[in-house]
Amino acid sequence: MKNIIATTLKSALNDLYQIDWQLDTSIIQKTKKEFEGDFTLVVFPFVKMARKAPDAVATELGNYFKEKIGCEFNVVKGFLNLSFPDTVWTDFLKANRDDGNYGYTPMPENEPVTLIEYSSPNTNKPLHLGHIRNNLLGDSVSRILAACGKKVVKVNLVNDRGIHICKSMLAWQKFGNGETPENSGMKGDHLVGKYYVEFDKHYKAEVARLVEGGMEKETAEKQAPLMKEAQEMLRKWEANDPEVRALWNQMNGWVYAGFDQTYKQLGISFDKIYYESQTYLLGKSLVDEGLQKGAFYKHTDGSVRVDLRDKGLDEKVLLRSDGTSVYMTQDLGTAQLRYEEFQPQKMIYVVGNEQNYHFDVLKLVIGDKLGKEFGKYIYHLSYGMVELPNGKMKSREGTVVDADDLMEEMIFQAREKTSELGKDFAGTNVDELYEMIGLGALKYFILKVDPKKNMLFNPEESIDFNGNTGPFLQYTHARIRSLLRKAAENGINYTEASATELGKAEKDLIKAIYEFREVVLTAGNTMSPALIANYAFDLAKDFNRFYQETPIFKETDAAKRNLRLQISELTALVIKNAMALLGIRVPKRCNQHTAA
RNA sequence: GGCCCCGUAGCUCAACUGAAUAGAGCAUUUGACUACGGAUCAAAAGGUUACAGGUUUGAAUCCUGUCGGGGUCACCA
Repeated sequence: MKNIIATTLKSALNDLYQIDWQLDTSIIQKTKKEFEGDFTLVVFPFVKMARKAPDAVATELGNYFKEKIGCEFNVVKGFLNLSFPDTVWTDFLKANRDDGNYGYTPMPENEPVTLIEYSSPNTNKPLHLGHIRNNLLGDSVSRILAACGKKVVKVNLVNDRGIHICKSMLAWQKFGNGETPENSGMKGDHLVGKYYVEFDKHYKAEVARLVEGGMEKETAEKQAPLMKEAQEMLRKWEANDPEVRALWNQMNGWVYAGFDQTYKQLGISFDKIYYESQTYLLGKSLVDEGLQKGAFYKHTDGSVRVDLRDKGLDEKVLLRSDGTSVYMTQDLGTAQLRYEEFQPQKMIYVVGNEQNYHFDVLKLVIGDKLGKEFGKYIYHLSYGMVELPNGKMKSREGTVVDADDLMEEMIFQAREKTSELGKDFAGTNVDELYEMIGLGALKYFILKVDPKKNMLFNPEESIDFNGNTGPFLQYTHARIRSLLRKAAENGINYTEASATELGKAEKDLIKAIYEFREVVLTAGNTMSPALIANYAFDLAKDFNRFYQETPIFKETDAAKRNLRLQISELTALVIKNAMALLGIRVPKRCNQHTAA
């Protein structure tokens, strides 16, 4: 529809004012509710070239449109509002029944892949609330891109090596007394996390003792025996010490089993998992390459660095003086490996905004310093922190909200809230239902916020069945399905399209559906789950208004009733698809309503 | 201190690309309805878009400065 308007506008501008205008549907917007019309054109951009007053231009254009495509129009202060006949909208409805793919044409076979990395956990502690935002964003963006016909490869980069891992290993070795997930009943990632905390506890105590003995705090932090031991362990690890490697394998195995469980419950998956232990060597060779090219240099202390001061950044260490690799070394290797493997045209990294600087450096080092073409394909999808009502949550300050605990709590709340409302469920798999609602609430609440911004997660508000929440959308969907089922039970046939006049709420709803699909079409570029969530909510609200206007079963005109049922059906489908893009499941049928 | 991000109603968030009177939800107040899932609907109230300049026919949006919040500036990841 917008395309028709745009092409007509192009010829209008050419015929009336001899303006050569580049086709662009973005200047066509839906008319605001307080004005009469379906679509609005802002004519200001053409006023200067046409050398006429805005309203005159708008009126002339309006007449042109009326003549060419037979739509009505009105002009308000330089805005041209176009109104289309009802049949345009009923035709749209007819054309899109059962259409779940938003009208996308799939990309050709040789389409280059879009690679997206998300989750990226460390193997020294369980996942927390921050990872949840990361995972949900990555998962949803992959779904959106895939829905837009892109070839998506979802990857996870497990940070399975480094000093932090050694800390957990060392603490387990020293204080663990042979505790395992099997003999303790503890989830593997939680068990390893426990020893990471344990290390920190003992380490701090050591530092305190040294400081008491008269040592400077800074030197004490470096000289503490535990820290030295951990560093020694890392060197042994890189030197392939069999004992250290065996312990490392064992403990990482526990963690992976734990992560798998968390991912499964969260409903996310990956096509490929990379381990930093397998890419850091490639990274080191890239550092060598850069050294030979003269892009990097060896500092007097033996470390290898890159100087980015000409780009407005600082010096950055790429290799420690003892020759071991740092975070950046690994990321260089990983990027190279991925590029070789998939030749992606885009590499999306879903990583928190505290690493904005890191990715600026990464892009520059790969693109400018090493001169690799894939430097420009790197895109950092940065997101803000998640806070809780009763304070901040930062992984280093110990007030971490564990991902598993949070999910359990959400599911529990779903149960509480539902029984509070006096609902009775006749279905057998209520547990699955509570899980859908609880996780739906969590996912929706986090995804509806612009990723860039820090956000506040309020569990209680998220699980409300009213307002801009996942459960509200799930409910609306279920209610429509139920309505359609009821109609079918009563033998009301609503499969035939029928021409009839549209009421305001009906037209608004169809327009909302149309608008929503337009948004999804652009979502592949904007990669914004938030946009989809908010539009889906508007749609659900429009449905309620529509539903309230004329109760469907009171409608005696059969054609009208058919039409209303069709609109309902398409609305349900669109809501379901929107939720699918957010990775949220919708129950088909929630419950039987009790008489009381 | 340098660099980056954010600041919108009491609270949580929108505003896709610069466009009409800045929109929702929650909370508050008032009213309506029961053939279908009321977990609803209608309405009221709530704003100098942190502040000051600038660009523009038009600014929450772009530019400059100030203030406030967060992040980052590790041989941590």
